[in-house]
Amino acid sequence: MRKDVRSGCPVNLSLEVLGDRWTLLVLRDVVFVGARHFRELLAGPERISSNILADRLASLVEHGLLVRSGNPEHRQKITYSLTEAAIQLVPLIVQLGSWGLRHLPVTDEYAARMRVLESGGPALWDEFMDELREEHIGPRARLRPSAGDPPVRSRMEAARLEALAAATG
Amino acid sequence: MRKDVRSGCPVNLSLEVLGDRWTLLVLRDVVFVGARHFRELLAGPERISSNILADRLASLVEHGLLVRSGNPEHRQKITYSLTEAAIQLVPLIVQLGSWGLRHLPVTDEYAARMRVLESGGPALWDEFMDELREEHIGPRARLRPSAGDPPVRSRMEAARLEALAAATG
DNA sequence: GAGACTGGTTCGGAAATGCAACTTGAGTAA
DNA sequence: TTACTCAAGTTGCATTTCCGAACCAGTCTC
Repeated sequence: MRKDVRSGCPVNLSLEVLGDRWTLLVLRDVVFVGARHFRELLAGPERISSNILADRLASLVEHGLLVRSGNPEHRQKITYSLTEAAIQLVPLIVQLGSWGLRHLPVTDEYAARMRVLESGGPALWDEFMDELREEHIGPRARLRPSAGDPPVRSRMEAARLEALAAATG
Repeated sequence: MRKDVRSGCPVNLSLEVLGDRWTLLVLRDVVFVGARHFRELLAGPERISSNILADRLASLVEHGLLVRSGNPEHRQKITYSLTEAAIQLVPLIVQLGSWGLRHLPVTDEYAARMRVLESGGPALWDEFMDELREEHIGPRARLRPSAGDPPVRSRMEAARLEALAAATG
């Protein structure tokens, strides 16, 4: 974990927080897959190792992108929640995925999920961000009322399963 | 330079190309500052060291984000040009900067530059991308005719100098 | 031919990565 | 209460990558 700031440029400062191979993948799993616990995050498709995951979670908490909370019923169960700052990374993660979709050899299964967000445009991202606020911060944290459509994450998951079925069958 | 692919997820694949502390900074200098030569890139505010820069330039060329070309008049002068794939990273870099602007302690001077792009919205990014196509790929590469306004980069630079003057007094 | 300017290399230490095994503490079933 | 499982990490160690400083080999300029 480095401490020194190399310059006051916004791009640089963001990279000092997010610029490595794992940090944004951890956030992707929290945001897109709904992973909230250590073991869930460990099970992501890239097989992050537990020491790296522990390190990144600590860094994300330290930088104010995640909040770590225990559960009084189940004392060894830790839950990680997104903060507003992390939720505001949704457009960035979508851009990252969208660019990958256009320029890199993406697998169909994962492509389907990203295409839902891409085709929905910024309006859908806003709705998704509001769903995340409700889920991670509290029902009062929404900026606008829900339209009543199925949650964005479930639409992404449906698209993923459809692509998976098409590939298998 | 790693070869193995960890998963076919678009976010992961993008991170395998862009996910480190320097790659996007190099692109930022080419895109926002107009740096096209080794020594220009070396002079960026984060003081990248020459071996890292050489390594990242090679990686960017290998991944098809930059093109390296010599100059017949000045044999030791090498010019790096953006490809279409790299130009399509403009929205991503803007998102990165915009998020930094909102959540990190950005310096006024650099903030001014980013605010121009942020407040112009996607329409301005498109115009900027077209200017980059003209500059790096060729005049024919524009998707739409220029509106005749001053180039986006010069507007950013003007805002930066203004902020710098305000700070100095 | 001296000096400066070009795009880099080379070297060695420091830091990050990553695999595997281990740990601690809590819940759970017999 | 003993044994089993699961949750959230640690620890140890080898490998890989990063990166600052110094250096270098060709132009080009005077």
